[in-house]
Amino acid sequence: MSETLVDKIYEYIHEDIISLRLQPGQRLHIAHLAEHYEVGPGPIREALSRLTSTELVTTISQRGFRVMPFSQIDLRDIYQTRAHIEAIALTISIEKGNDEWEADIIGSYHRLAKFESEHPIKNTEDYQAWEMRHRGFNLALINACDLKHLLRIQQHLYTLTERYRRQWLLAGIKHSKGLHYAKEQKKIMDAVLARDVSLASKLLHEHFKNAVKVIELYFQENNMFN
Amino acid sequence: MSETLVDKIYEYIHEDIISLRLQPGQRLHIAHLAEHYEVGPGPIREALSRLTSTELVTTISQRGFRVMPFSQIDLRDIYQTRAHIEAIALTISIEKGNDEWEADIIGSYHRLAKFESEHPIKNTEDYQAWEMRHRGFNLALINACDLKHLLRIQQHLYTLTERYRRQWLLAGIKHSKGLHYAKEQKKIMDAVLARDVSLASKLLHEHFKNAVKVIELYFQENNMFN
DNA sequence: TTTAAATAAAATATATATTTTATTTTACAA
DNA sequence: TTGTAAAATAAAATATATATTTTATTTAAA
Repeated sequence: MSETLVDKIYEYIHEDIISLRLQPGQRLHIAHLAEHYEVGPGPIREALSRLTSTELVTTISQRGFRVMPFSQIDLRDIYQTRAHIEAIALTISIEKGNDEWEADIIGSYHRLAKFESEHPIKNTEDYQAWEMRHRGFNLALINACDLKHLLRIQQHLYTLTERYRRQWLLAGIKHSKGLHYAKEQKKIMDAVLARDVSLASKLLHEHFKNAVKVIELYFQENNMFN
Repeated sequence: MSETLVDKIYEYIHEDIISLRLQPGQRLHIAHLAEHYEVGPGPIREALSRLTSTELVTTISQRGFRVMPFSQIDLRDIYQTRAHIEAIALTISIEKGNDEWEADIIGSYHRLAKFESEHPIKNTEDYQAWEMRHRGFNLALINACDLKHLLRIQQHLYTLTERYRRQWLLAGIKHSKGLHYAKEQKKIMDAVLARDVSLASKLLHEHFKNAVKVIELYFQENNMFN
């Protein structure tokens, strides 16, 4: 019921990092943040310390904290790891999934696809709304996997890819003629619902490989890696 | 160079939990720990807060921290997840591994097997020494996997299984007539060095299934689950 | 220019105040 | 009595303000 101050600050900063309001690589001065969030330095420090174990924040002893910078190596590593882990989760999910699970997949796909076709992403709010549906569909696919640690790891990795995706999508608005993203998702969904493990797994890996390729290209062209 | 107080306290408490000096389920009073480690409450709180994200400590807002209790569900979940993740890491490692990697595997296996044959584990120090070699061999197998996030996740899960293994091994001393553990490891090593991915993977899964079985049995018989 | 000292800025730790939760005591009713 | 609820007290967690330590920056000397 009564959340702790540290918990709130943690959530605020987490959200600020994911949303890129706090820029990758940026220093996180405790005194500044304390003033900004109107709390003492203690809770700020503790929240940052916890964020460190999510890899959204780095720290060097006695030299303070900073937002984890963008990195080409991390981008590849995270997406590849995610591909492997999600393939397992998906395999288990397909084995165990029931009608309820199928319905959730179809429902969340619909939510995502309809949104994409009706709302070109023109600003942060649009992105936020899209991202919610994107995560929802992604989770629905693997949600029948009963290994809670595996799902937790997947969610963590998903979160780590979010900043890259957001940067790419929001900056790429000008070029893009709407997302054709859901087409790939549709294929994956169909394979999953047909309980075709190896096809679903293959499509998933391809999907991630494509994601890395386009994001990487954008980041390189715009010198976004540090 | 200059480690922070929080870092030291974090290491101390981590070590105390893994070694079972701090018992599963036990409450972690900040004032007591502060007195024990001779520091203020701040660093204690921050260290506990960080340990929370490793799942070695749980917390409820305004009600303090406690050592994560033993749980049958977790035991299974962690080992199963570990099996899947280690199978992937092993697959990649076998693909990428070079001579150096092979040598490390053989070396660390020798270190483990020799120790097991010469040192029956009779006390905590023996266990500590064995555990080091056990982790060393385990890591050597997958160390040619170049996905650093995957390895980090694996190390994390390995750490989560350590308390269960230690409790089981140390309490089981009376029954056991030395470890015949290394026999299973030998088979896995041979499959790995023969670059037989599917056999290695299969043996790994079996190995973990056996581990869960014996540990689970011991915990049930002795009512060690909470 | 380079090096050393002095100053400033920032991180980190502490002691203590505040808030929340747990326990005990007291009052009242069955 | 015996049980229940309210009040009082104690204990513990959490937050703050501030002191200390460490690192970064500037100034002065060689």
